[in-house]
Amino acid sequence: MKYWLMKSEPDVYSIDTLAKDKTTWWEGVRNYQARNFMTQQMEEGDLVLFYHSNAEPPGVAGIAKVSHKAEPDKSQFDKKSEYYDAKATKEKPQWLCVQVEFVQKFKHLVSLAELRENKSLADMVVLQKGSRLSVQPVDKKHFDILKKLGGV
DNA sequence: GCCAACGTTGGC
DNA sequence: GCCAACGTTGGC
Repeated sequence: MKYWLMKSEPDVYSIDTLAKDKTTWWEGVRNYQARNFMTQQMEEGDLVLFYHSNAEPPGVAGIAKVSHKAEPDKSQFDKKSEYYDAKATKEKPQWLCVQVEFVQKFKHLVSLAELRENKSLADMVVLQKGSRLSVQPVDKKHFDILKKLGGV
């Protein structure tokens, strides 16, 4: 089993929305590196740190898990969607995404500032300078520390 | 709202 | 294939 961090803007889709929905397809990723993690490495059962970006404060809000392997992202075919991609066809989809399922919300949101304060987390991708990747791998040791910091 | 860092596009 | 211009991300 592997561990991941996935970013979402809570104004658009928050951990609370996922708690209500139970599951969601992670549509809208339009970055090849992020897509490749989803298509090539993510497996059902992998655990995900749900990260709130562009938030006050930004940070890890809870845990989700991969509940279905990557399938074509429907939003690429939807002309009305901001994620529409004219180059994509049903025969040759450009974008795929996994389905994730709510696991738990942290008792305490672990803010980006807290992550930076914790020296043992310094290697996390999300803390690297200029890191914008919205789907990224996480070490098990870092995942375990995050659970403790989150109070679960 | 600003802007640094990064990814993508397109001219050559 | 290089790289300047442009668009986006995301913290602050």
